[in-house]
Amino acid sequence: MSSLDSTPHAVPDLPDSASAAGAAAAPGAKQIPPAAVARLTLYLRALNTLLAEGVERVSSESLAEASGVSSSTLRKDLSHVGSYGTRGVGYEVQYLSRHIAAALGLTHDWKVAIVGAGNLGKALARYGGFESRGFDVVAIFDADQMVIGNEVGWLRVSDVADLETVLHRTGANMVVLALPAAVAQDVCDRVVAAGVHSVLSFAPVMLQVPEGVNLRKVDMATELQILAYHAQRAQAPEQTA
Amino acid sequence: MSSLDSTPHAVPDLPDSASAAGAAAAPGAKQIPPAAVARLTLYLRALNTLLAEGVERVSSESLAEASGVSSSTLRKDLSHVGSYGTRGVGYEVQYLSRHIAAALGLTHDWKVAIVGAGNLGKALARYGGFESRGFDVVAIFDADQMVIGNEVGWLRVSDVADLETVLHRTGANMVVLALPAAVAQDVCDRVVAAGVHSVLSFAPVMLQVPEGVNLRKVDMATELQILAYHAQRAQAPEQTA
DNA sequence: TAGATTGTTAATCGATTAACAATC
DNA sequence: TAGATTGTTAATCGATTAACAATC
Repeated sequence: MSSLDSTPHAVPDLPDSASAAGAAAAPGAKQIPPAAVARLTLYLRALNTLLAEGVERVSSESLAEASGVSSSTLRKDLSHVGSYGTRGVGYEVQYLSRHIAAALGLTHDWKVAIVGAGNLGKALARYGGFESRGFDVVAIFDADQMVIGNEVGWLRVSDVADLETVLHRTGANMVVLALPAAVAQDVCDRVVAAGVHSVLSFAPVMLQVPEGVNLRKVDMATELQILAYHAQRAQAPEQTA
Repeated sequence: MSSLDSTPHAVPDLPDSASAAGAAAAPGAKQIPPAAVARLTLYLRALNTLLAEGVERVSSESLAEASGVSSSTLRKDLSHVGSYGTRGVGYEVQYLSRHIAAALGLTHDWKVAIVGAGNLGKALARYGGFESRGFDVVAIFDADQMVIGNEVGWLRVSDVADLETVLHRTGANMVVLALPAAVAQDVCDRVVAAGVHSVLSFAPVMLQVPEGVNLRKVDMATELQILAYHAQRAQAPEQTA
């Protein structure tokens, strides 16, 4: 009941046609608009589901439907990645999947460390969706002596005091912050100082990071608040007049 | 180590000046652009932090900085809510906080049920950030007989077979799906049929919902994939010529 | 009054959509 | 060839920013 993931397919290896993948990941590659990047992950998920079902070919129309976007948006997004379809025919599922994965940088070795072994940290550490998409969880930290040393999934909880040492030893290049807001900035500073440039934070605070550090935030209460706004709007007309 | 929340202040009561709050939540109130709604939650968080620190007044400039946006964007966003500042002076923290909360619909009674008592479901059920922002977790469900009846926070895990009954009895008006992708659509359909119109899903699948149902999605692996894209771009120039 | 800061306007920018020429 | 579907263009739409008049 705890795994959120149904797509059995992991991040595929590089495409057999070397040229295209090289182009997608090359430094000179034009950048993809943020909104398109977010949707490319949806297409990738849908493609990998199709792959698992044995589907070999798909049209922009049906891939768009499976991803919840318009076919126009889908084709526009794919045009940022390259030109991997066949007019009159559609896209080869595996081929397109590999090229999107390459464009997103998923052919790298991503090693993720989680800071905070509370409920959320543990949930993330055990979450199958990371491993299955090519993200290796290599360490988990906590500050609580009662928690340090405990088993979480395949890992043992490290002391956050050893953060720098363990990050280096494990080669972690991404960090997920699943800790109280009060200590998030402090830990974030140390993570950045230790040379990690990609941080995903679940702490409900504005973190300051230096230029060149990629920070993304997920705030679960915020999501409920946004839902509340729409729900209230939907209900209002019934309640009055 | 498990709480993510540092803002001690809950959703405030309605403003003492009745007119404004009424206007904000009124059916005729013009709708707020989606991007602005998302940011309003940030402002609210920042304001409540200021409130806890005893700060009484704030300028658009410093509230914007605390929220990580430009003051131009902030003032534009606030203009959708109303006109609650004083030129030459700034905003009264508590007053503005209450009006934003009202505009977001946070003065409603939001009762949240969580489906899935795996790691993530348990983490969410115990997550202090919900309660502190006015969301009451009233039920948690699972399908596993080994898990049903277990204590999670203040609650006991209910059998998902009793979903409809328990949703009605508890008066839940929001549901969080923290369950495997394979069963998400089925449970979602039942939730919607039971009359719940606001759903937050952590399952990595495209859910189909009828018109009028508010669905939001959080996919944690997606967030890492987006980070990967930016990290790869940042690294690429170093790696080649 | 003079200084400060809001609320709003107009200009810029980016994202989405519709339509269709290219081409399998 | 005829039918189908991509990749791209141009038009629309929405979001962000800069600037400033209103006003405390």
